[in-house]
Amino acid sequence: MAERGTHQRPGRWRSGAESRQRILQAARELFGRHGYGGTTVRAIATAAGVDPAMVFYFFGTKQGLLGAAIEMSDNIPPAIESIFTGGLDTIGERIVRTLLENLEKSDRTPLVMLTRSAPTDAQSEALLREFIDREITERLAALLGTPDAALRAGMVNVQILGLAVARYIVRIEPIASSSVDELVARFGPLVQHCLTGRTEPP
Amino acid sequence: MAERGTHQRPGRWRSGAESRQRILQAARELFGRHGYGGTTVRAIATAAGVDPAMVFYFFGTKQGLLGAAIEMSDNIPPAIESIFTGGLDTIGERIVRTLLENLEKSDRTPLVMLTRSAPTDAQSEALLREFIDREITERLAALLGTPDAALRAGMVNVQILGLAVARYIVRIEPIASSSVDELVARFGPLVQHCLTGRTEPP
DNA sequence: GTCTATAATTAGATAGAC
DNA sequence: GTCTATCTAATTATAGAC
Repeated sequence: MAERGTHQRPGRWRSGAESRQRILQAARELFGRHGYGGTTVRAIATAAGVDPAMVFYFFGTKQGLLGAAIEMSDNIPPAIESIFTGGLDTIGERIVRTLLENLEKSDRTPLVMLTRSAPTDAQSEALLREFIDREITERLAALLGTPDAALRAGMVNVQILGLAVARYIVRIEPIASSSVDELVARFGPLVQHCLTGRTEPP
Repeated sequence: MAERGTHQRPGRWRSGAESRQRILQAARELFGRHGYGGTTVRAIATAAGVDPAMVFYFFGTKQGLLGAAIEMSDNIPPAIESIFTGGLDTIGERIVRTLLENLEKSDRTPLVMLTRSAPTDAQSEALLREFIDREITERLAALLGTPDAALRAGMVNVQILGLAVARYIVRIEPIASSSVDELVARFGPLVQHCLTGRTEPP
């Protein structure tokens, strides 16, 4: 963690790790707010209070920084874990609530960073696709076990991406300003139906 | 069209309007594929087979070109019109089918262009928000007339954005490679439920 | 209308002093 | 580790010849 105070003592271990952390923090903030293409290394350095050269010293390239920023936001995995803790019959509500509460906390979640970056950055697009495949589609499909499990999981992904984009990126009303509880009440059952609901006969 | 190069070499009249059209066509293609921030004026000019300076001659600025590219893709309004032609009890399927068939045709629809551009370009974000508010939310809400009409319309917007992003931008499987019919069968009833379905009692 | 040339700015990235 | 200085390349945009 980032204590050791604000001591600036070159003699002591003025561990560059602190600068590294500040850079990562600023990067997550700006990548989350303006996307990869809309964020400059210089802006990140300024926000972190360090020199632009340090960014390259620590992370090599801008893409390297993005990669580190995503992996360092490691409070997401536990959140995802909690989704799968509990009965299948209430998983819809847990998915929506977990998603919204996490996005609410900050824009620094990998999901927002990548969703903002994917449209103009091919590598971000690939990272987001892999993230969703690995963390959501596969786990949901395994949980269901039905023949159409993958498609049902895909429908959930549509809800997740749609909510993230509508509420946090494009900010469409009234989705953007509804309360989390209101959205959970609306989308929880919807997601539940995607996973365990009956498909109408053609 | 309404062109006659005054007294220019009629060896092969490249009436300015033709260049203008070629630029718009290339702009829609590239904005749709890489977003506003990911597309350069030079790339558009090259794709259109004209000089970069012509782009500015016709459209002033890059943003001006984006605006023109969006308004010129005017095969969308009729499609939206067709959604509202028909009964309210089958509108869900019409929304999904119209959306997918239009996106299927090409990446040049305003929805894809703006959805790709919004995350890194503030002005595109505003354009997309206004487009959705005006063309979808307002019209759907007016059609419903219920107290929670706006929220129901918002849920449909989540479906629309989620589908567009999952299928055409991030290309998540199996949503990306499912047939239009399959998706209509899955999401049609879902959208219908968003609009006219019963909300569960708490 | 079309193109050449270029201005003005900005980006990512590197070298090297301290 | 940190910063100054800079290189290189690409960008939007303009002026002006033909």
